[in-house]
Amino acid sequence: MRLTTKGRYAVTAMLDLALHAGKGPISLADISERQGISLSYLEQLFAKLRRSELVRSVRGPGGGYQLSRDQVHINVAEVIDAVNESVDATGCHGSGDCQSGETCLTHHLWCDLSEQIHAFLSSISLLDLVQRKDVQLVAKRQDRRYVDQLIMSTGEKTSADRKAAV
Amino acid sequence: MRLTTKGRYAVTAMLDLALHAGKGPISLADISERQGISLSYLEQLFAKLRRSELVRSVRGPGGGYQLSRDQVHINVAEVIDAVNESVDATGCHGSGDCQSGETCLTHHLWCDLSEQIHAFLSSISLLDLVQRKDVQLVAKRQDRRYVDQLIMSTGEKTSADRKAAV
DNA sequence: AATTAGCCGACTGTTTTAGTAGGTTAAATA
DNA sequence: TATTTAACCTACTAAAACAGTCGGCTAATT
Repeated sequence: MRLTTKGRYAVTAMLDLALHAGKGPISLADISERQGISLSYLEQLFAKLRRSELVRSVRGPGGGYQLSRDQVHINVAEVIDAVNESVDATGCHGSGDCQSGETCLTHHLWCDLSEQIHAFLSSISLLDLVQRKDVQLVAKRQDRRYVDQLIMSTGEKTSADRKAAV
Repeated sequence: MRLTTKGRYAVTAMLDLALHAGKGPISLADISERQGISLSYLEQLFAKLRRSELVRSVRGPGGGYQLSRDQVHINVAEVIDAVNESVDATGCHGSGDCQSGETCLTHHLWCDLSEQIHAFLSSISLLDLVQRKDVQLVAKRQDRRYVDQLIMSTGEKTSADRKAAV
């Protein structure tokens, strides 16, 4: 089992999509900007997320990605799974042939652990995350910074422009 | 976070020690034989287990390793920790400076997960494992095979010899 | 003196991670 | 219609970790 930036990036990016849902497709460039994840790396992750039918893509200008299902029906476990980061803690992938065809001494322990982790992560939907206070706080900060960046680059000045940009 | 053969081997080896406690020091060669783990690799792992004061060593013939504490007072989490396989799921080791000094969108989620896993693994002692039915079954099988191997190599034949070997 | 078994450091092939680079294709817009 | 946008795809890479090997050394027992 492993949980590295790969799985964390995937969940973070999916949560970014969830937070900005209903505003049309979100480009990977936007997610890259807001979440500080390399664009090329995001592309690789979204290729997998798309294959697992967790997101839909829209090509061309104004295009990007959208969640393919309701936020309630996407949980953290399946997002991590989609980018090939198994939540399985056994060495035999649950088959029980860990020690030359037979069950090793600690097989059941790792099965229990895997179950525990999976139960926890699959019980958390994107909607749950979106509704969390701490997530909303970070999201607000990121959005503010994102808009500021936008204004800087386009040279707009007034607070009316600022609002228009959002 | 990662949980690979390294951490699994460590727990398995410690459980082997626990199962054969009270019979004097257990050599790594014995553990290697019973659990199917490379002897040299075990040596590396036990160097770390010793540094964490989870085991005591006895040198010379008849030497080996023993648990340095009671089985009730050694839990799975600290064994995994001893061989440098952190149970931490955050990328910032819990500090919260995940995204260029500030908290990332999913920081609290990974904190919760880490807590969950740690609570689970630290709630399981070696004694708990020793008392499990499935562990006892596998242990019995391994011991039988171990004795058979011993008889084969020493050329003893009768069931009296078999008993004497144990 | 010889054997046992812990101790120690260096070295190795393989896999994964995290990312880069360079290009192609589909759709919208000027 | 030409240009731009942004998805899509393949290949490559440095660095790290994993899992294990090898050779030699030291302490204790027989």
